[in-house]
Amino acid sequence: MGMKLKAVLPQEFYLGDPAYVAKKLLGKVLCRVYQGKILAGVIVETEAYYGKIDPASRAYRSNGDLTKTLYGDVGKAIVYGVHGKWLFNVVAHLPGEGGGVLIRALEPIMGIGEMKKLRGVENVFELTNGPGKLSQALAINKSFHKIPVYLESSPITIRMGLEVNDIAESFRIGVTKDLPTPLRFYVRGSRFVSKP
DNA sequence: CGCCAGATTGACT
DNA sequence: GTCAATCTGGCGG
Repeated sequence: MGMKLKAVLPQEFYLGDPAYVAKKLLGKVLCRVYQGKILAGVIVETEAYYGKIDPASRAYRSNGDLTKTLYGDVGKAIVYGVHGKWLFNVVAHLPGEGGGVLIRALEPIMGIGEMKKLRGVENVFELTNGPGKLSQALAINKSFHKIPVYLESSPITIRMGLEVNDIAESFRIGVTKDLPTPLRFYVRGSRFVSKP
C-alpha cells in the first residue's frame, strides 16, 4: 500500500514547554526503519514530564545520565527501562529548563504485520496501546537512547501527520506522585489509546 | 557491589 | 478487581 511518509519535524519543534509539545505531538507519525522495513504509527497519547520540579520525573532525585539528557538538547530520544519494559520519550523543554514527552500509544499505519510478529499478538488494538507495548512493536531498546528524532538519517524519526482537533486530557497514568495539573493528552475517541 | 523503587503488563481470583 | 515478574539507574556501603 502506498502510504507516503511526510517530512521529519525539525529540532525546534521540541523547543517549548513539555505539555505544549506533548499536545502538538498528537497526530504526528512515529517512524521506525527496521530491517529495511518501515514501522509507523500515528501518535494518539502522550504525557509531559518536567525536570527537578516534577516528583514523577527521573530528574527529581538524581543527577545521572537521564537527568543530564532531560536538561540537554531537545529532540533527542530518551529510552528508559521500567519494570522490564522500554519507554520511549523525546527531550522537549524551554531553553535552560528540563523536560520531555513520553509517547504512550500509537495507531499503527505501516508495517502492521511486522509489529504483530514483534509483539506476538494478532489484535491490532493491542499492538501499541501502551508505552512498553509500542517499544516492543517498533523494536525500540536502549540502543536508541539519545538518538535525534529530527534527522532524516535516524532509524527512528517523528514526522508530520494528521490534524487533530479533539484533544482530551487527564492526570498521568501510573505515577506515584503526580503534579496537580493534567499532563496526559490523548485523541478523544481513539480506540488505540492505552487502557487505564 | 548489593539493594530497591518504578513513567508496566498480563495473568489470575 | 488484585498481584507479581521483570531489569535498569541511582544511591548507599
